[in-house]
Amino acid sequence: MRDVAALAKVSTKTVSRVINGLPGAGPEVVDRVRAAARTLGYRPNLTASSLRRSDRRSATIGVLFEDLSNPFDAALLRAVEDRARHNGVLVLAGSSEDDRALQGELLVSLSARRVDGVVVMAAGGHQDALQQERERGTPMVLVDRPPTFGGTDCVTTTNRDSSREAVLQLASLGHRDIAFLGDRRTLWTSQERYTGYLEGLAQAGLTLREELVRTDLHGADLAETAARALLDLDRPPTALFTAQNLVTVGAMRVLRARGLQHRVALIGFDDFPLADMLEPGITVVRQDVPGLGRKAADLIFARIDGDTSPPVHAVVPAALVRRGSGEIQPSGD
Amino acid sequence: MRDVAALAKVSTKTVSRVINGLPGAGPEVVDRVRAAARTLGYRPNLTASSLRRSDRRSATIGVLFEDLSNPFDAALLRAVEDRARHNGVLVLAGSSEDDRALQGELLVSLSARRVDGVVVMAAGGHQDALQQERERGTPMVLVDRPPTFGGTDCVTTTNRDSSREAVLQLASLGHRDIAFLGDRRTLWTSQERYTGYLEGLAQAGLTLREELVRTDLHGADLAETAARALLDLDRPPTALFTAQNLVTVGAMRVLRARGLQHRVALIGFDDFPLADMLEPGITVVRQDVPGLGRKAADLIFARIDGDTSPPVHAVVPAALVRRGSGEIQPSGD
DNA sequence: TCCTCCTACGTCAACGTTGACGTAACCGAC
DNA sequence: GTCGGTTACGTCAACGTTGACGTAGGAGGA
Repeated sequence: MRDVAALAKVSTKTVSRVINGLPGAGPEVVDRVRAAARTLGYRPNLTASSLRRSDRRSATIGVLFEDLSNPFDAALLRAVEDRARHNGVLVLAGSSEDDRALQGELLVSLSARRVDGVVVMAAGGHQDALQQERERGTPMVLVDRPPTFGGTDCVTTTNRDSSREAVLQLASLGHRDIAFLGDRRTLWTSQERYTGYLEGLAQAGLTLREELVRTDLHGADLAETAARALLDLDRPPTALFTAQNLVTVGAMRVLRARGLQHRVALIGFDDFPLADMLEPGITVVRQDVPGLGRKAADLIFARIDGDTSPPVHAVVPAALVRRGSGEIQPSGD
Repeated sequence: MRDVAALAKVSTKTVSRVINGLPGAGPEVVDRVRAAARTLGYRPNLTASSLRRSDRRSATIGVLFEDLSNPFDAALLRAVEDRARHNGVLVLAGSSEDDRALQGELLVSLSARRVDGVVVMAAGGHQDALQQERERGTPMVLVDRPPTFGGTDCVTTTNRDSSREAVLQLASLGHRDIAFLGDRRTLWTSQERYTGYLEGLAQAGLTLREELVRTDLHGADLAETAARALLDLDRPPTALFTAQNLVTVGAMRVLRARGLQHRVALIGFDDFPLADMLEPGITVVRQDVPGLGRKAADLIFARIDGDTSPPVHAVVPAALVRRGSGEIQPSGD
């Protein structure tokens, strides 16, 4: 910057004015400065700028999801990033692997870089680190899972309602033995979907068979094992409700391996690519992932811009997408 | 920091020493400073630190891919991020949408934040912006596509060799009419895969039928249209080589819609989730995506650490994964 | 005893930028 | 001609941190 000022024969302050498009610089000087900046390949230093500026903005937000390689997380990130770009903001992204310690460390790293706000998919268990960061004044929005502390915005899906709807759909076809296969119980989404499952059973007048409930299935492998065990029961389920996308894939694998994909009904929570190309197509509860991301981004940018209205819990509706696997009727035997 | 110093009754310089674990601070003072920092919830300001430090490191790298919601890009990002985390480095991520102007803007944004280096999936066409940034001294690694300028590391897949192998596999089953469906011709990967296709045909002693080559299929929709047109030919292809994952999906859709999925052979470049669950399973050339990401990260961190050895073009081998669709023999008619 | 060396601090300036404020030149109005 | 106002600059200090260097006090050796 000093070099630019020297070359244009003005003060650094004037260079600053020209770069930021502030008034107080004559047209001829503006041209000289622009030319000098171009000649020298000058790039303003945003970190120095935000250090000195009064608003202290870094034009950067942090995004902490569970696993950026998961399609759900990736789509969410993309939606947030698009909104951020529109605001001239860049995104620092990290995977917390659902590990509280790791999430805490990443949060400190983001904080040290003075991000303007963070969008977080909270790791299961205590949210002390999140709460602490929040109380330090960092704008924060939780996605997919709500905070266990107050004063913080969040965006979630209609986990419970959509799960209930899925179970009712199965019940309406005559299924009486509907299994539940869920992810880690510490996850709020798992709990909600399970609650929806229970509500669906109750509303359909069905009684819960405890042995048809399998939880803590983190990953497709555990889901496969659980699905096999369920089908080996004396009175196996005639329908499966799989409450997470990897669980759905695991269950699907087992059904196909046993040639049951046309006999046992299946509804999964969370859509996935090619679900429509399978035989039968997989009926799923589809979350509006870009919608979730956009809403989260809108909230965080509003807070960053000083919105002090009461915290919001936005709920984005999910929809049942019928493709075949959820429309299978119970078989006679 | 001043507050911490005041509370611990030391100078800010001593606080700096304690925070950075430098020698020159007595044990008692260290404890006092640590306690004060905890009490006040002090967080060091990394941007101010990197402004003043001699090495000028921001402990942040930039990652510019085409579309972070694409599974390929997402997996790549995740691999880079893992390596970065190991080095205490955070990742600024952006989607360039294969748009040179957008990529240039993002590059300037990253540069303004003084990232230590960038990992870029170059947008098609001229790479002026990339070259310019590189010449400014920014460490840079290109992934998936090589630079059109010198002095820069890159990491790619065995596009040509693996494509040739795929075509030879089809030819060895007796296919003589093998179609090529490719992404935008401006993309280096598309060109390489096409070259591999040509080499495969030549090596198998087959002559190229121009009308079996369809390119510039960006997205599944265009691929569907092209696939339909191919199958409508008087002498339609008996095998398809689809040179990108979305193209593969589009072609698959058409084959299924026409009930040809067991009659027309298909090999796709790039694996995708559930390719094994389809009927038939889809034979693909699988890239080692985490391997690509790890290699790219290793290169960028080596350069950041001052490695000045000659530029490297690392090639990560891809493998043909046989699942059924690529093993279909030409039908009699 | 005196000098040297080391340890444990402190002081100062600077990184690149901008807010606050100063000033010189010029314009228009009375 | 004088005064108030405006425009187009410049000067200075400060953002939070750390490199360079200074200094006081104690340990150790001749």
